[in-house]
Amino acid sequence: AFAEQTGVSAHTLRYYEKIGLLQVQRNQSGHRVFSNKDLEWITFILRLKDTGMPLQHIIEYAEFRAQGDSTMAERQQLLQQHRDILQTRIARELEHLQVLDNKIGYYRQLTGKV
Amino acid sequence: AFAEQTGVSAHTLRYYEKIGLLQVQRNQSGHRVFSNKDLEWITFILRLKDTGMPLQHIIEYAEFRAQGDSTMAERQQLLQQHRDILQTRIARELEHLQVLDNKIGYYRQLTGKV
DNA sequence: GCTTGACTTAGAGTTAACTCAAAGCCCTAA
DNA sequence: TTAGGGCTTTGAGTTAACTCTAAGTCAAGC
Repeated sequence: AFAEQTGVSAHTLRYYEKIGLLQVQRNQSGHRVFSNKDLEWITFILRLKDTGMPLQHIIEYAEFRAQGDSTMAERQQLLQQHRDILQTRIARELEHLQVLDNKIGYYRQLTGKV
Repeated sequence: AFAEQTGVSAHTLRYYEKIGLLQVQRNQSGHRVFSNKDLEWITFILRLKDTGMPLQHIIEYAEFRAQGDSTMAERQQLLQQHRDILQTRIARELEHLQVLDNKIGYYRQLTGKV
């Protein structure tokens, strides 16, 4: 699909559609036509993925999204939960960074290399 | 194995040994005996894993480690590279956190819920 | 001496997230 | 009008990281 502006392969986009992450319009010959909305949505999917959210959870969010405005509270709650998880992970990663830097500093002393 | 103090299942420890991540001593009847060194090493493996390092890379590090002090420069370099990757990821995650908070704030306005 | 339970192995099965293959349809340009 | 390229589908294959199964060994308690 032309919409690999997103950095996602055509294969993967079809896969995402198959598992219920996207619903894409078709033209008269059955080919997918990606809208700007789709672009934005895929971008957001990639963001969620990059924070470590499993596709299963993104699908849940996608289903609420497809149901329209009546599900905003649910979506808010899902995002809130994930936001908290992300914050926790960032804290943990900062700690890991610290430990790595200590260990590297220790190696640096022994090897004398930068 | 008794060493599930680490939060890793016996199955997983055996798997880690099989793929070359650990080398564990055996007693006369062939059972694994985990030392304090092993404990520390497994803890560090888990840390690397938690920063997203694939087992393949941890195995590389483990192999250098098993070769002794002559490989410290190599290990230092591996850690340094990974440290930089981690830092980059943390930066990206902080950005994601920001975007999520914006989006949640937007939902919050519309739903009126906390 | 016998049972119980924790260990051992090799190898098969599972899950997530792709990734590819095969067969076929459709538009365009020579 | 036919060759090419890009799309379509279904379903199979791949990779990472486990996770489990089956068959067997071994030490300790009754």
